[in-house]
Amino acid sequence: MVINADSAQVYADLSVVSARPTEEEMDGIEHRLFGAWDGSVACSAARWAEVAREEIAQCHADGAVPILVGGTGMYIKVLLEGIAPIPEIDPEVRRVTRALPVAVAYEALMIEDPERATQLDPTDGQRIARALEVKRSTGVTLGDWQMAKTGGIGEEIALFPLILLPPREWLYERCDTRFAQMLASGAKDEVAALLERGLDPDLPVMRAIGVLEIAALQAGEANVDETIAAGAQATRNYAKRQYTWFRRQIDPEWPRLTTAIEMDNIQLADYFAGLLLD
RNA sequence: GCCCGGGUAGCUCAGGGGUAGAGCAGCGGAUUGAAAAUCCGCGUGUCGGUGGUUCGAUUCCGCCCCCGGGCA
Repeated sequence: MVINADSAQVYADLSVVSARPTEEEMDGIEHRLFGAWDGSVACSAARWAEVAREEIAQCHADGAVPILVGGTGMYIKVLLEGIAPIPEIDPEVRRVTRALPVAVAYEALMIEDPERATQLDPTDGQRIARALEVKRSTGVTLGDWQMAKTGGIGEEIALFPLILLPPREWLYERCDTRFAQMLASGAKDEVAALLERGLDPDLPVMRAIGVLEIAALQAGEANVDETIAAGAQATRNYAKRQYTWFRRQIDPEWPRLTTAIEMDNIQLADYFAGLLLD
């Protein structure tokens, strides 16, 4: 059984645009958490980990081996290490804090949670808003919440990790062709349907790579070539961030595959065959 | 051939007599409930070539080359 650990492939609205495996590629093998969230609902690392935990437990109960696949490092980290048990944020508090201009939010955080404020960059709007909403909604500081982590399953399972870090030039070339391929496989219709829903532009689905770029194409603000260039560029920028994350945020003991990845890559096949023999 | 406008960092361009700077790209990094997100750091390049003026030219002047546009 394959379980998705990608923060964009999680959304039902994004199939082509998130490069989710097709029915054909799934080839009859059970796949979970692909397209499991409706775009109107924001998934989160904690929520994903909670559901993934259940899927993994069920898979084990069935005597099968769960294979987690995906590039969202934080999701995997939270699944393995756990996360602070912070309750749901009051929607109204969230709405208000996220609407604040960064400078204003930072000033407020300086007063309401100075410890966290000094740790954050004054321009890091997202983290400032998070710290502020946690303090305002729960009355407890983010730092205090984070003293405890719960739910990690890293200690309870036998893990056989593999990090894919192919040559950058090789990956960038793929980034460059991937977007054009998406456009040729129905990405426009997919984004059109998504836009039709009129969702909040701040929702994670709306921020996936390609949505903004294709929306601009549909609005006539960009031609096809410009759209492909912009999408490919955004993909490359993202890939670079991935390299940094996986090189530095993940246990250095985890094995890395640094060669190009091909469908008939003999090393990959050997690797997984080796795991199954253990 | 003539007249304009350009030739400055990989790209787009700003600047200006004391050897130059932004955005993007690229590279490095951060990263704990939006993470395909959010944020931070890194800029020497014969300033097209060549003569001249000057203490000093990438900046001013002459000539040449190249690229746009216009007139023939």
